[in-house]
Amino acid sequence: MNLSKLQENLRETVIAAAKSEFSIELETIASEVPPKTELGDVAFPVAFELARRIKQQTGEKSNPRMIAERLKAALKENEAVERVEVAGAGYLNVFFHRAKFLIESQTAEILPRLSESKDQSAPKVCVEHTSVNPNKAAHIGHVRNSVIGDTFVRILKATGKRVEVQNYIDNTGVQVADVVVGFLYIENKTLEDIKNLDANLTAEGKTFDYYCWDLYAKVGQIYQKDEALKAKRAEVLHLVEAGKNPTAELADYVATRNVECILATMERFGIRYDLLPRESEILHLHFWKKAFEEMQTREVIKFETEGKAAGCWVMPFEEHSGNDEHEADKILVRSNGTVTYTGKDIAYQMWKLGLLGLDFYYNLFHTYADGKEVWITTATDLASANVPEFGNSETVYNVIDSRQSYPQEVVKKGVATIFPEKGEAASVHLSYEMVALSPGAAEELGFQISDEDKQKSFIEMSGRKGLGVKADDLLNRLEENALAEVEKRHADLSGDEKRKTAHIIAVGALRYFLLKFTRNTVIVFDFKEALSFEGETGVFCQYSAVRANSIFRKLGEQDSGFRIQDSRLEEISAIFNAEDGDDIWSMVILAARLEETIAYAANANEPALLAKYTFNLAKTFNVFYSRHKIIAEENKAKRAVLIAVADLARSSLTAALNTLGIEVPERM
RNA sequence: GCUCGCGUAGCUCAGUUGGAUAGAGUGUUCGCCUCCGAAGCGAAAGGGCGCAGGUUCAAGUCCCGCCGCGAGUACCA
Repeated sequence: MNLSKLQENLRETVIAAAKSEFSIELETIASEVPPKTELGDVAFPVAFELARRIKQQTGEKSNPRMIAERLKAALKENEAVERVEVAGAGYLNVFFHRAKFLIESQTAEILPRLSESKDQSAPKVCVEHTSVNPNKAAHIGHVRNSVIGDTFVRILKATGKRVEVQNYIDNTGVQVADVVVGFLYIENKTLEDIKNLDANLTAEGKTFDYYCWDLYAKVGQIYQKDEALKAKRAEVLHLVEAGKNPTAELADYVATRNVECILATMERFGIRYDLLPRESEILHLHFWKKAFEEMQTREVIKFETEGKAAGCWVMPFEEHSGNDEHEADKILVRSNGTVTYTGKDIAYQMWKLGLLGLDFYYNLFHTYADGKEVWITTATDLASANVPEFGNSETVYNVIDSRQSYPQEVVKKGVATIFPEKGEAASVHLSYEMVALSPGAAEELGFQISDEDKQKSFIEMSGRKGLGVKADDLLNRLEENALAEVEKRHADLSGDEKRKTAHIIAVGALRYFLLKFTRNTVIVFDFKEALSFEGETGVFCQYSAVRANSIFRKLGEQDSGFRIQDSRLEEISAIFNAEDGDDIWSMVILAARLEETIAYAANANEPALLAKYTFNLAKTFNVFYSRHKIIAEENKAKRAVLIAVADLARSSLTAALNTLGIEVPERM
């Protein structure tokens, strides 16, 4: 039996005991992890609640400790429980039978399976993340989005869900149009010129997205003094949206190439997708029209004839009661008849939830090295073979920057208004704060910082200004640093092995760095901190797993024959009851909490919870490792116990790291 | 103005539907590799959780009011 189940059983026992002893029906009760191992493995502060209820019902005051005493007996009946104590003001502290628990951990699967559910009846959810405008290279802020999204996907899969990963491609927006303006009117390039440029860049080992990064910033600068060029933007945007013209073809090339570059960048971080839905198809397949009709039929949208939104179709929201009369009403169709981004987003969200009644066509976009496929939407039926089923998700998670919480609120409320039967809970905005630069970091990147900005604690990154830490640059720097360390420590490894190890370390460092902050914390990027391999880092966690593995490598070379199952229960219990028994046990129980931690992180929509747990697990293992000489232990039973514990710890640590998208190298 | 988020050790951050002596990392000082990997371990110093009230057996966590910082509040995306 795994720990989650055991705790669930104990909670039920307490509820039943409360009923039989005090005739009080509790629906749910809290259980918590005691602050110290000596205080037990699970604690119920239930006596306080019961005391309150008894007072309510009878008016009599009762002592929580006395109440707790009367609940003890029921818990003791569980054979996994060794003893129960009443402590403090009335805590009910439960101690598990340590020896039994450890032996069982050897045979039963107490850690969660990490593979995605293949069961087609398992609930399917959709996670949209990354969604970088395909007009430039990805920067560290985009990586935060992708790493949070990807980790959340892994967490959901570990809880048994089927997950579809979408990366929305806004290939017809102003940002792509801006770069197209740059190519057409600053550089005077044709599509052929751009293709040649692209080929030359590739030959020089450079990438198209980096070129666009600079061009985009240049366009932004020129816009400020050249009105004529700015006027071109609207013209280009219109052509791009309309499609089927040379400008649109050029834009498609630019966007598609950037998508390829961004996918390659994300692949370095271990981040992959199932589907790339594009805005062009949402336009050309008239998703909006269908959504609009639905809204009219259901009368959740109205045409304004007066006021500042005259001539627009708006969706009214009464919740926000601002000073302005209709401040909260959201315009979905402009007075010139075009649809706003939020309008398109509502249609897209409806499709994700299987509520639109229309579908895309699909084409294979890319196949990863191991055969996994990424699909892209198309406007016409290309009769592609073996198209998987997309959309139609029970719940949709959108990983989007918190600055967009207002439009996301509109999308959520909008869909719920149109389909009250589906409700708001089906749309989750997984918001996160931005990654900003410290003034020092911005200067290190070679940017002139205004005096005003120097006073600020952080500076927002800006693609338009070309101000940001590019994802590939940072990862390259991390790989270089890691490689230098690997060279120092393992000169005997081959060049390939060294580079592979350095890569795993670099990815571990960066993913952990982005995950250790909770979502609503602004990360003020600092090179020193991000490049660190010491302290609370992914590298620390990897290192501890590598050391654990090296114990077993050594053991493999020896005859390790003696296993814990061969010892008698009393022998093992004696070890846990000895002076250092508590600290051996604390390693066991912490390693066993992986499953509940994953469930907790999934419920709270917070990957950082798993990151923190993983660090604690690694820290605890390091302490365990330094206190106990495992291989050299002379007492056979104790040695077997230490080995079993180390084995459990490394399995749990490895599984936790994998769920964070962090690999464990062979050596490091 | 309104809405949302945040204010916890020198610095950067955790803190599970309110719970047992407020925790990490980093920085500072000191100690630990003839013994499973020192990207490690141990120790010391360091805050009473922005301010002021309230609810509760119990408040960093909930409520009210202030103060400070940030974001949003487009017929941009």
